[in-house]
Amino acid sequence: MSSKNSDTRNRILKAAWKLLEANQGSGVRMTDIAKQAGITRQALYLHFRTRSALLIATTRYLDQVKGVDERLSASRTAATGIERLDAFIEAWGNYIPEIYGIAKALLAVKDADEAAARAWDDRMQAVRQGCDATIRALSADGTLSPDHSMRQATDILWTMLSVRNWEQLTIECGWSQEKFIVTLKKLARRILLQQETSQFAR
Amino acid sequence: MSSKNSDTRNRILKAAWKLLEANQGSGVRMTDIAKQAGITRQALYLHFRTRSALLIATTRYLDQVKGVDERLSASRTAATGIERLDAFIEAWGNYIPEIYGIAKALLAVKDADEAAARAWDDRMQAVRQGCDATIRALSADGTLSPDHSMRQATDILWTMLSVRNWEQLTIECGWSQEKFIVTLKKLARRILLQQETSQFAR
DNA sequence: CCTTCTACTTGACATAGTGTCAAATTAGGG
DNA sequence: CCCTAATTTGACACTATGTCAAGTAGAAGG
Repeated sequence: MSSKNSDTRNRILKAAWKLLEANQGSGVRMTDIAKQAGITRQALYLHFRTRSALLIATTRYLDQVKGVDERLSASRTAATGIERLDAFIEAWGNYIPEIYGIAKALLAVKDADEAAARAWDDRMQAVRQGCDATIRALSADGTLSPDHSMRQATDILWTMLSVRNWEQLTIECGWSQEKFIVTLKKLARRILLQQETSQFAR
Repeated sequence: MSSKNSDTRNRILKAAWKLLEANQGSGVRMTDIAKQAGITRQALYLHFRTRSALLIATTRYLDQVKGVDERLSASRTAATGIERLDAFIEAWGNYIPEIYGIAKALLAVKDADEAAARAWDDRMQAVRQGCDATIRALSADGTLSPDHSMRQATDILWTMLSVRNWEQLTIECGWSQEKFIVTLKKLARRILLQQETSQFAR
């Protein structure tokens, strides 16, 4: 378990990572990953049972190397709910482009592969929990808009911060990463925060 | 061109439509479509060069049968920009579930197939034009928020109304179609319209 | 009635990619 | 020097798309 794990397995994961990143998650075959890792295609199956399993492992590997959990939970130290909202959007929003390649690959197999679907949904549930915690903080501060239930506010924030939305706004609409973050912060505030004039607006 | 087009070709398109709808766009093979249409798999290729071409044709067929263009442009008759915004969200938002199966299938091949990507983007550009026209109407009325350029407002509305967002909110979050429409109308107003208290909110 | 054309069928085959298996090989540790 | 674990090699199964050639059925038309 020691030499097997730490050596070849990691080389494979790094190879997969590199290729998925370079190709934005599409068109990366087992053969390519094997070649990149310096082993034969068949040897991949000594470490991962299926391509999906490899993709899932790569996701976990990246998450671990990049320390998502720490980065996402950093927003917990914010003093106010509003600061927490900003911090969370910044943390997750800036993480998306770093994992876009593998995310795209995982999303592509999600529909056909139950395990991949579960792995993806797991990661997204983690993000959702971050959203939920943020909404709770806003609610605790009394700054959450009364227009939304907490559940609904979480659904909305979670959807605003989806990988697909990031993809559409940056890649399709041409927004810079900077613009994405700044604008999503503004939009989230506008949608989620209580507005001073709620008595007129309604 | 007459008997070929109107008869078998349409049967194929209807078969594809039915299966894609029933299976939510995933796991529908050429064999399945052929069987459903009552012909052999090979005969499909007498009418469509590739699976992608068939998917694209099915999309156009559905769009035509369901009259998207008319439904989307119906919002043009609205008296005010705000009414137009509501009408557009209602028209497109209620169209999405009707085409979800084929949309999902097209999105799945989009990354690997240039033609499919173009076909999808074409359809989405049509939606974008609807968004753009709506934003123009708001701007003309002077009700568009000064916080956004028209370009940016269009980007935002277009992204809010993406098929992926509909998918996430209804299928993942469990929103009813009714709730989706109602809530998106509210969110769009809140984000896009000038707010009475913009002098304080800023 | 016989041809002819067209759409379709039948069966075989190519290709690409994933996943499997068995036997051979290599490298390192005891 | 032997053992063991990891890897290689080469072959094969499977699925799905796409292609091709020869055959057939049926309608149109002389």
